[in-house]
Amino acid sequence: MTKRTTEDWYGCPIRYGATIFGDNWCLLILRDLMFKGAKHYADFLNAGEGISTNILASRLTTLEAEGIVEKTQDPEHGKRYIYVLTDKGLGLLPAMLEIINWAEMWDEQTEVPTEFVEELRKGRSSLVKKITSQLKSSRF
Amino acid sequence: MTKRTTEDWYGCPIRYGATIFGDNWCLLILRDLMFKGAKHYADFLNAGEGISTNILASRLTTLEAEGIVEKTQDPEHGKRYIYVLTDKGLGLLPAMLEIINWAEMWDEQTEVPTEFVEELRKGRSSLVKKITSQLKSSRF
DNA sequence: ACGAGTACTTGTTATTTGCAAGTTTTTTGG
DNA sequence: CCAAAAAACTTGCAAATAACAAGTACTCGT
Repeated sequence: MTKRTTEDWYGCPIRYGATIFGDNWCLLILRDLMFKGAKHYADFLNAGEGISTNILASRLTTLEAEGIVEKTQDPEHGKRYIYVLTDKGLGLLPAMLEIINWAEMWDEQTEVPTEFVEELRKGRSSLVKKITSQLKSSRF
Repeated sequence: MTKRTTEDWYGCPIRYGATIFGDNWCLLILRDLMFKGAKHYADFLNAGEGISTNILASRLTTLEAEGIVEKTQDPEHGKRYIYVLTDKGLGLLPAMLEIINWAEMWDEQTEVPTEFVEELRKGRSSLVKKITSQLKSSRF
């Protein structure tokens, strides 16, 4: 997460994308949101990646500020919030899937369920639609 | 660029992908390699992003170590090196294109040539092939 | 032979991260 | 109804990383 002066900030899509994608923790938070059903602060904290609580808080703040996640109160529980992907956040799904595909191809250690890989390679767009609608429905 | 202990390193594709994608500067270096015809150290240094020379050197080292770029001597110039994407590096092109597409959709400031966007949306795979073959031929 | 070009390295300061502990509400269990 | 656990943070501090500035070591063109 590099700070940037207003000067030469605008115009480049990759530079813009790097605001989110160019950060290790943002990527892992997005993964948890997209593929692991994470909703609460504690879900991200205990995702097994060892993120510090102050870093998590700051990342959630920037993701919210960028309009990628939305924070709402949990109706079932007063002092609990639910984090969900906005439409803009869901728009990052194709990029995430491409990273998964790449890692699966080039990293020996990577383990992706074969049915997932097959579905991904058979047709990206239908998988995107499927996951998107699942996530949208869960945000009721 | 977070250091990681061997413990829980393996398995997750996003965690692996974050090694590269989860870093602002790596992303911008990849952009320059893929879309700006950057080849030499100075090309990255003067790309207008204000990367420090020590950071650039360290990133090129990791990208090389990860097998994403290859460093060879420039035949036309003794003390000059050429950096080119390996096949593994080229494999990241689809993910980069998805980021471009996303930024173009959600960031007002982003400016991508309309013909590029059209080509991208008409058919990803043919654009991937086109750029890939261009980059491969230039590495002779 | 000299200055400009190329790819760095080294040092020093500023910023960010990681770790540990503490705070504030809210729910749950007896 | 009261105490303890849960949930989502905040704060403080040491350690790691990044940014800035300068210097080095070859090389090429003139």
